[in-house]
Parts: sequence; C-alpha cells; structure tokens
Amino acid sequence: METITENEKVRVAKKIKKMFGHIDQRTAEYCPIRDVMALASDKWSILIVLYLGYYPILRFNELKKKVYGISNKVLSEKLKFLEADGYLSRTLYPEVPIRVEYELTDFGHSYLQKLLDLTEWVTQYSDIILANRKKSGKSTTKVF
Amino acid sequence: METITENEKVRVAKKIKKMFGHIDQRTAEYCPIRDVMALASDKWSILIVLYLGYYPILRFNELKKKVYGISNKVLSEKLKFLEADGYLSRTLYPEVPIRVEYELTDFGHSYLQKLLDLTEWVTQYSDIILANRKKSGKSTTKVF
DNA sequence: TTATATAAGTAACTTTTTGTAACTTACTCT
DNA sequence: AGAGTAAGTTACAAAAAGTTACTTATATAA
Repeated sequence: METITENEKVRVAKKIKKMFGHIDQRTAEYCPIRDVMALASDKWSILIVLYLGYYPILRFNELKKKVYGISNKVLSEKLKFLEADGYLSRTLYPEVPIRVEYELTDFGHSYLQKLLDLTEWVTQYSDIILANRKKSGKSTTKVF
Repeated sequence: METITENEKVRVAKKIKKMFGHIDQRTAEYCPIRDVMALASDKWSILIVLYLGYYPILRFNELKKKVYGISNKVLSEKLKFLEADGYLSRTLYPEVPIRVEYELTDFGHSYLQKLLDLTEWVTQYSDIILANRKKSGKSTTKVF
C-alpha cells in the first residue's frame, strides 16, 4: 500500500470540501451520500452491478443464483431501486413462463467503472484487513 | 457522462473476472465484497471516513455533530469496526471528562482516496439520478 | 459538603429493515 | 385435468438501527 504524503492529504481535503459544498451545514435539504449513494453502495447492489458488468444480460433467477444468498424479496427491491435511479434497464417478454431481462444502462456502466476501482482496491487489501481484524481482540487504542 | 464503448465494457468484464477469481463459484469461503467492503461502504462509514479526511482529528461528539443524524450507538459500533479493520486509530486521554480522538490511519487515507473518486462521481451525477427517480413513477420497463 | 457539569460511551427498549417460506399468475405440455 | 415454470408478492420471524435514559470519574460551583 502506497503511503500518502501530507500534500496528498491536503489535496484530498480540498476535494472533499469542494464535493460537500455544504460541509458542516446542518440544514442541507439533501445529501448525495445519504440519499443517492447509500442506495447503490450496499453489498447487494454492488454485487448486482458487478455481475451485470460481467454477464451483460441476466434474468431474475439467474441473478439470484449469481448473487448467492440474496432473497427474492430483497433482489426484487434492489432491482426496482437500481432501475428507478437509472443504473439498469428491465425488459419484459410476456411469454409463458414470463421472461424478464436485466441489463446495465450506459449510466450503470459508467457507475460500474468507478465502483470497480474501489472494489479492486478492497479485494486487493482484504487479506490485510482481515489480518487487522483478527489481531484486534486486544484493542488497538492508544492511551496517553 | 462519458459514453462507454464496447471495448471498455470488455475490459471491465475482464477486470471483474480477475477480481473475482471465484466468480460463479458458490463455495467461496469468503467474499471480499460481503465480508470486507460491506463494512466500510455503508452510508455512515462513508461519512465518518470523509469527515475524518477533511478534519484530520475528531473527538466522538465532534464526529457525532459532523455526521449529523447518527446515533451514539451506531457511531460507536461503526467506529469499532473501522478501528478493528485498520481504517482509523483511537487515542484515549484519561482526563476528566474523558477525551478520545479518532484519526485516519495511512491505510484509511489510502481507502479514502479510492472512496473519494466514487463519491465525487455520485455527487456529480446525483441530480441526474434524482431526476430519473422522479420520472419513474411510470415504470421504465420495456415490453416486447 | 453535597450538587452540577462534562465526554464518551453503554443498556434497555421500540421501530425499521432484512430475511424466510409459502403462495400467485398465466399460460403450456403431458 | 394436473404438473411445471419464471418472476415475482405476501405474511411472518429475525436482525439491525434508532431512541432515551443511564454510567463513570472527577473538577468546580453552591
């Protein structure tokens, strides 16, 4: 892991300030992190977007198998939110039995590109993180 | 928003495949997205990390004010997880009343850099997303 | 000498969200 | 007529999050 210089920390702080025009401003009517990002950065949404990035088109039950562990109910809910926010498209073929296909939109692909940088970083360092976690039965807190 | 070419989509799919060595492999003993990233990409953890990127050192109650809306209980829990996983450090000054300071570690700063790219993207496009969301009272589903 | 204040939490309880498992719909095929 | 199928929905249970009051240790004010 590359160490971060003081200069870079300052640059990051400036970017945060710019991003949160409303930093420290309690009265903000809405917050992009809470109101937008939170709906696409939970674990199920991330997995759905990643799998649709890998398999360009997936049906409901295919997605359910790929994103193992997700329930019908939550998959259905997450897909609705991701569709409503424009990350993916839903196409219905009124055959019997019914067929429904999910696919990332251009917007969803654009999101995936950014998301992937983060998931790659986390995957790369997940061993380190798990090692940290193990150790910290004993608290890492410093006392002065 | 930059449109994504087919070539780029293929490149992204390859990166996903590489990242998930175990893609399509149900028996994976652990999943970095579920077991590691999920604990640092929820809305409260993101906000904690961002605020600690902006204000390098914050005490418990200062964080509580910055990350408005969070409860004592959840703030305390999230801080413990973020400390255990190595993103931040906790320093205790046994004064009266007690003083506790939280600060990003180098590892946390490294995470923040990647996270920031994503939050900037989301912030930049959050108006578009909210506009999408409004419209989609009428479903966007296509029928064939 | 009590009484008050303070920071950083914890504990008990309520509300919301998530997960589980069975059910529904609209046909086709046996 | 009865079974089978995909894509969900529904009713209920379990888990997570939010709320409010409480704790601890000590300095300072009354």
